[in-house]
Amino acid sequence: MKLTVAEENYIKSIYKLQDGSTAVNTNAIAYELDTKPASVTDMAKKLKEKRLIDYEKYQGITLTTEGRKLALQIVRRHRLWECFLVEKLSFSWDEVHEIAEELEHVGSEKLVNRLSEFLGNPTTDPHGDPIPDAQGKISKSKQLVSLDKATTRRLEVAGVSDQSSALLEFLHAKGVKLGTQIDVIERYEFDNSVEIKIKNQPAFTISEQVSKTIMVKPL
Amino acid sequence: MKLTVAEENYIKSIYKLQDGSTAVNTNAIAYELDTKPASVTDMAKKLKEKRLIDYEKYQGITLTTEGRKLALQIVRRHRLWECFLVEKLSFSWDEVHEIAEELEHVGSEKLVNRLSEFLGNPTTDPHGDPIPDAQGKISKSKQLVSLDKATTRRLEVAGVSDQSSALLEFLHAKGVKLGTQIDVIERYEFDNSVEIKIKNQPAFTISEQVSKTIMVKPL
DNA sequence: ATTATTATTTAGATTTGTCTAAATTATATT
DNA sequence: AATATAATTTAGACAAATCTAAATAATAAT
Ligand SMILES: [Mn+2]
Ligand SMILES: [Mn+2]
Ligand SMILES: [Mn+2]
Ligand SMILES: [Mn+2]
Repeated sequence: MKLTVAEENYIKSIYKLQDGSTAVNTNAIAYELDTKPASVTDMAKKLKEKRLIDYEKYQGITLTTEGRKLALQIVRRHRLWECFLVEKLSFSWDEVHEIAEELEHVGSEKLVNRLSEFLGNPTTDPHGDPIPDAQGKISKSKQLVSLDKATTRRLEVAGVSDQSSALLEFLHAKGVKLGTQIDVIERYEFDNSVEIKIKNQPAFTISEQVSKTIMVKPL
Repeated sequence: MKLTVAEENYIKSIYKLQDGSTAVNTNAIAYELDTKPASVTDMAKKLKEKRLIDYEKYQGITLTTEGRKLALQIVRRHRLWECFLVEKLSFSWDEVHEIAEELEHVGSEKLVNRLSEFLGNPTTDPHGDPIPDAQGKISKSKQLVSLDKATTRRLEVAGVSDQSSALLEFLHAKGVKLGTQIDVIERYEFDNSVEIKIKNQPAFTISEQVSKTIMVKPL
């Protein structure tokens, strides 16, 4: 099955957001792809028609087996190109994502496999994320880190280690929940507090205690 | 100026067909891009609007200085990727064109220049065609070969060394003219005749004498 | 149980790139 | 010069991917 660039980007985003087996919601995909929810609904109908996702109105989206297979191929291409850019063309790891976002859509299987071979069949990309093999087999993604130890600027909230309702309430009020993407604006050494920002919201600062409880993964 | 993939393909085709300074005609572009003349006219209006081509109804198309500059960038990317595929990924020279046709549209300047460096700044691609440098400077294209000495399967007619009207008439009747693309089907050793084919026409055989007069360039 | 808020979908429109069929212009032939 | 043929353009349509604004459904708050 040959997909358009737009379809591939959707499939990849759904794969990314569908951690474990939760159904992915429309708004999350729209945010991830920097588009509008209405566009996501439109595309959902097409991808369902092509049997790449399961989708019922208002019920969220999950990849079918076929969709997941394709997603893994795209992820494989993306991460292999990232390796190439860093290892062979001396790019730094923060420059490669955008470029790989385009290169991943060049579909030749032979190209991808030759590239992998050329790179010595790497198993992780420059960001530590695992690279699926030619059969789509992928090792479990890297373990989570607490926000206070994270080293990247853009992060995704993947869990909270302290389940106290007071903390959760605070986070909820601030708009922080599972899957929320945050940008680290600044880290203050004097008290190890961290200033963070969520898209379309004002930046705010959280204490070291809080930052220790937020489990994140780099994006 | 950021171009779409379609626009880039048109610009590149016009560059390719516009050898020297002849205006390129609609049908030639349509043939080259495997599309319809009506689509070429539509695109011509857009490219004129963007000041990448000079175009007046029924008068053919030529690149502007700006258009030529962009064409050379695309050609540069295409040929560098072909080098990469052959030299680094062990592709054979007849497999690389299609893939490079996609890779050429990844626009990052930094990527192209790093790639060139990585390859040792090559000056010709696997087909012997010159690679423009980062400033768009390109060495004159390789000299033409007569059809009987050509080594590639797909060729473009670039001239005729014998201008006798009888020969030209014959060629004209067969549909062979400047810019015609031909495929070599077979070469017969017993009399050095060559069976060739033009798109959408039945294959036919030409004698050694004729094949010596047809000047071609590999595609 | 209402009401307010948020998430999602629908309806209708736009842009890009393409097509077919018909009309027009240019070129070649008689 | 008239006519036939070839090249090109126009008119009208379509699919893909997107958007805005309005309608609807689900969820949360009172
Ligand atoms: Mn992409
Ligand atoms: Mn990565
Ligand atoms: Mn191309
Ligand atoms: Mn080439």
